[in-house]
Amino acid sequence: MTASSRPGPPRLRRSAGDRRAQLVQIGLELLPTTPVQELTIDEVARRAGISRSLLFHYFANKREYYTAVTRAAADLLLDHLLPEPGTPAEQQVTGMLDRYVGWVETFPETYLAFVRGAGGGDPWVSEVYEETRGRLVQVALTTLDLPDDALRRQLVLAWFAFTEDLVGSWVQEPTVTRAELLDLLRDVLDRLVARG
Amino acid sequence: MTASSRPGPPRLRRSAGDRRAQLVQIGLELLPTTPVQELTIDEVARRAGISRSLLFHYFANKREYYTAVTRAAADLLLDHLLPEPGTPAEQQVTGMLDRYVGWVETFPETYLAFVRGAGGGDPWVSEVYEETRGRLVQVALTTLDLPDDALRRQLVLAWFAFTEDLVGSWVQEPTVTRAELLDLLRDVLDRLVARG
DNA sequence: CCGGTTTGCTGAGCAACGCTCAACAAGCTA
DNA sequence: TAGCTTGTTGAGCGTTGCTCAGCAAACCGG
Repeated sequence: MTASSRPGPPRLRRSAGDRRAQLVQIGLELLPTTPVQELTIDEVARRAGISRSLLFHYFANKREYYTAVTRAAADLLLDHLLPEPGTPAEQQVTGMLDRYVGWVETFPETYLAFVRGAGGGDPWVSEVYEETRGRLVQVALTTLDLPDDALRRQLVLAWFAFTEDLVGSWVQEPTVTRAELLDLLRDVLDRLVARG
Repeated sequence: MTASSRPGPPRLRRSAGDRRAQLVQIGLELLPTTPVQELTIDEVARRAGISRSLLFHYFANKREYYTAVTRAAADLLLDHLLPEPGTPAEQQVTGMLDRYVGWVETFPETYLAFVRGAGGGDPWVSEVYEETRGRLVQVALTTLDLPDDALRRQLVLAWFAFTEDLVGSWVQEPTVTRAELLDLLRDVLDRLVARG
């Protein structure tokens, strides 16, 4: 009992890839309850059962870890939203909107924590967020068969801010039916991009 | 030279009110370059020429200081936006929109830092922000002579998110004239609140 | 002028956190 | 078994949020 009285299994070594994935996964699991910026290395390392030092072996600094987690969350969202290859063009945007609302309904905390963490503070993190919004706008403009000039990009991005806000408050207080919400969002988008 | 070799004036004592106001003022001056959450007590105290401890004499903790600074910034914005008493009703919203765009044009960094800091992270800070938006929506609904039911509040709040986003990107890249921007914003608002 | 009270104010110091570094040890291979 | 690679750790440093005992500047009554 003098040296190395370790309670659990003797010691678990993981491959670099496994460990990195595990750490990102832990970050994703904490996102629903914590904006990404409030994750502490201590907490993540504790949950992974490793020392703080090891996390810095895989991520140069806190920021790099944050952006990795945020990018993973963004990829999950994009995978969920992007239309399946076979979908007819006129249904793609509708389908994306539908899945978006469904995602917010299913994971409201994750959604809020993601948007909050992405919007605020750290520029590196919000850069990932902006990139994700940009990709969604790109898809929308393409499937709507519209030229993506600067004005239209601005309008669709702003419409996205509108949508995020409205869907967020609608989930907390459903003032209209789900179908009406979708119609309204789609209608506002159509009227906006019709300008110019 | 053994004891108390102080270079400047012997020591400056301020009244509690003065000191508090000074500290909030320093926070306001730092806002253009720093989202509120990234203010450090150290930096603020250094600029005020006092010890870190004193700041905690006036604000129980960092959060309380942040909210005080955010509230001060919000009050400045509201004072600037709210219509003067004599204005005819139909011009009030137009005037607010105009002043809002003007404010963003004049202080783009302050605006960004304010919105960023308010949206992200700390719930206490974003509470102040939400309260400010709520007051603006209240004024808008009143002057437009509309009932403020839950749906309309949601719509106007979401329109405000739309406006924030669009004006923010328009300032960086003016794709339309200022007048066209104002018309568009006003038109979208009118169409939204006409629903229901 | 002097002792006393109020109160603005400081310095030492603790805990938590981000981060570094030298070194240990698990697992593979020769 | 020796040796190499590399996953992993513990000690420790600087910063930051925060506490607390106590100093000292200003206002008092005498």
